[in-house]
Parts: sequence; C-alpha cells; structure tokens
Amino acid sequence: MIDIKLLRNDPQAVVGALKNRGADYKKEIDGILEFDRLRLDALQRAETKKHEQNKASKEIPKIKSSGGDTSEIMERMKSLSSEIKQLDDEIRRLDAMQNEILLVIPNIPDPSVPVGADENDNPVIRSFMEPTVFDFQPKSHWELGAELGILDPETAAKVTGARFHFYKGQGARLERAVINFFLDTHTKEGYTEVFPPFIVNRQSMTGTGQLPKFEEDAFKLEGGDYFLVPTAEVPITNMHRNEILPADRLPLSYCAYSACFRAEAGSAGRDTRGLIRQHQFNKVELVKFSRPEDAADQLEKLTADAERVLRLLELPYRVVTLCTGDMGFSSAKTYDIEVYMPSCNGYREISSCSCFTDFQARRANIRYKESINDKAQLVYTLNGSGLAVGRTVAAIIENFQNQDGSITIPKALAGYMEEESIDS
RNA sequence: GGAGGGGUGUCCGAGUGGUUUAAGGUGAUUGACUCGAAAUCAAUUGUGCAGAAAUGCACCGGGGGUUCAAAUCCUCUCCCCUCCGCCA
Repeated sequence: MIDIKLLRNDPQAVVGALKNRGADYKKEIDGILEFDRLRLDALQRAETKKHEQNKASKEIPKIKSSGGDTSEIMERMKSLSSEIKQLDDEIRRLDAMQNEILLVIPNIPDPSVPVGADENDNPVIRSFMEPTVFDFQPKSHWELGAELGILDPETAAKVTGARFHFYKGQGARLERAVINFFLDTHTKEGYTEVFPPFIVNRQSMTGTGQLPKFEEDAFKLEGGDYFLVPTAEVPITNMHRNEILPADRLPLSYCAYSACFRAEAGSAGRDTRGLIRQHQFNKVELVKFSRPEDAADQLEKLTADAERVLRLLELPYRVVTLCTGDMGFSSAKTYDIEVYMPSCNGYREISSCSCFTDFQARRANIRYKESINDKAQLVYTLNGSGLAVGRTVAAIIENFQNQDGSITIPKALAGYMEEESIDS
C-alpha cells in the first residue's frame, strides 16, 4: 500500500512513477484523494461532536448525584448521539471506498529501476559460466525424466489433473536432496529456518499483496476464508503482522521450504510440458525484514545468497534487473536469476529477489523501534526464491545429462544423494 | 465434534454502565543520593488519526448492536486453556 501522505503531498509524482509500469492510475488516485478530503472533513466534524459528548458525559453523573434535573441535557445528548452515529457511518463508508482503491495500486518503482515495457527491456547485469555445450543432441528434462522413470506427469493427470507431477525413485530423492541442500546452505549464512503452514487466511494474503487484486491466481479452500500458499513469502512475512520488532534484531532473515500452489490462470498453453509451470511446486524462500536504510544492501546480499546455491551446483545463470513494466505488483525493485535451460536454448527464471520497501509492511502493519523512546516506523520487507526446487531439478537434469541418457549428480549434492548418477 | 473457562498496556493484574485521566504492581528510561553499584526517592514510560500548534479523537482480541454514556450489557466471530470424543 502506498503512503496516503505521499499521495496528498505529490500525487503527480506518484502518477508519473506508476506510468512507468505501463498503466495510468490518475483516475484512481484522484478518487482516493477525493474520498480522503471528504473523510477528513467528516472526521473533524465527528471529533468536535464527540468532544462535546465526552464533556457532557462527565457532567451528567455530577448533576445526578447533586439531585439536579438531567432531562434537558439528555434531550440534547440524544440528538448529538445520532449525529455522531451518522458521521461515523459516513467515515466508515469513505474509508472503505478509499481503501478499496488504495489496495489495488501497485508499489512505486525504485528510481534505480530501468524504465521499460516488458521482459525484453530487462538488462542483464551479470552472469555465471557459459551456457552448457554438448557434443551430442541434448534432450529436455521431460524426455529424460520419462526415459529414466523419475518424472511421471501422466499418472498425476489421472490422480489429480494437468500441471501436476509424480516424482519417482531417484527423481523424488533428487527433489528432496535439493530442498535439504538449499536449506542447509542458507542456514549456514545466518538464515533462521522456518517450516510454515501451507494454508493462510485472507488477511495474510492481503498483507503481502496477493489480495484483493489477484484472487483468481490463488487456490481458495471451500468452507472458510483460507488459501493455499502461493509462496512461503506469505506465511513468513505475516509471522510479524501487527508487530513492533526490536531494532537490535534487524535485519531478520528467514528461510523456509514450502509447497507452493498457483492456479496459473491465464497461462493456458504456456510451458505445458515438464516441471516449469505447475499448479503445485516446491520452493525454498528467503525473507528479510530490514531497516529502510539497509534495504538496498540487503537486496544485494539476498540475491547473492540465492546465486550461491546455483554456483555450488555449477549451473550456468545470469541475473537481470526487471524493468518498470515487468515488475510484480508489490515490488519496488526486483532481480531475476535465470538459469540456463538447454531445452529452450535460453535462460529461465529460477528466482525472483525483490525489495518491497514499506509497501507490504504498511498493509501488514509491521514496524520496528530504534530505541524504546523512538517512534515505531515501518520496516522494509524483502524476499527471494532460494530457489524454485522443480526448476532447479529440471536444470540439473538438462545440464548434467550424458550422451547415454544418464544424469550426473552435481558434486554439491554428494552428501544428499547416495549415487553419483541416475541411470535407467 | 460436545461441555466449560478465558483474552485488559512490556509482563502480572484490578475493574459488572457514569466522579477512570484503565487502579496497583512489575519491567524500562532519566534524574537525585553514592567513589561506583544495590537499595531508596522522584519524574517519565503504549499505538494510531486529525491539527502549524495548543490540543482533540479513537483503541481493553476483532466486527456489529443497545444506551445520553460501554473495558463493563447484547450479538456474531477469531484465538487460547481444561475435560470428553475422534484422529496421523
């Protein structure tokens, strides 16, 4: 959520900054400010009347105890009370209308973010290793997975539906090995491991920005206001909802494994084969709570921590800065890490590392206090995948494949897999 | 799922309709005393909104209601605890 004070002070600047995302929010922002004016006006009038009511309420028992007559003052209080009720209703209504719009306005891009329309305008800022070169015709991970009997989307289609997978045998083992390798590596870097609930309530989904705008992307459970988590970002960030964090604990760094559930509405026909786009996938997520002034450094560190596991796995990747038109709703700045995938002869997103400034913290009311006498202020939240597990497994299968159709297990996973390769 | 008991500030805890400015304690900060500390004494000590400020308003798990007036009464809801049932 954008700071209403910023909108009051300089709405033009906000409209201008959001235009770089490729959408014009002038009408919405004008609406917010109009509701804001009406609300503040009603608030002033209500508070004046409440003050009068409070004063009289203190007099009434005094008059009563000294045996005086209160019928006249009661009469006056009665009409005052109904006026206050009306104003309060008005304020509530305006507040709701203002909030409704405020919640669907995206975050303001950081000034350092390159202006652009879509993914074609994302500059590559660094890369690691060259794309894998084969002296034979490499296969896709879904071909290899089927041949080796480790990936089985057909059975998953029978049991559940499209965009689900069974991993079997060494495939299941590899998925689990990668999860453990990620968590172990991140906890060594100082992240606190958390195992979150995979179901969250509406407030949590609103706190991180998935709701109200993107409800169709989520799986909603029947018989309650519950949602399957689209990412561990949601439960982890909301751990501290409505809390004031002690400054000496900042920055807080968490890592968490979760299954992630996405409806993938609107992506019919895209990435229909393999592990790239599933309704359910595994991910290890990194989440940080930081002081505003440390957030830029923390984003670099978080991105480097996500890159570390790819380096250890010796998978070729590159890092791009998302341009204004390609950034997610809540983010102010995002680095995408893209792993090299032989099957598409190019790079695919495997991690998205973002700084959300105070956008999520304002929605979720997450603050910190520098010292006991200071005012509580909003923290900055950051998160990034560290990494998407299914895509990592796909990248390992494709990049480490051998001519005979076997897959060499990366050395970094030696402690997690007994075999050095997966053969048919 | 059934029965009962709870939710008040950092924490403990009082408060069943008005003179409550949420008592009292505890913790914290500052000052006095002290060579220093402890003890003692004193002051300060929640959050948000509006306002240039003075100040005002709101908040006792959350929503709604009754009333001139609600921490207190009604109602819905969330959470916690105890017992029973079921259960990986």
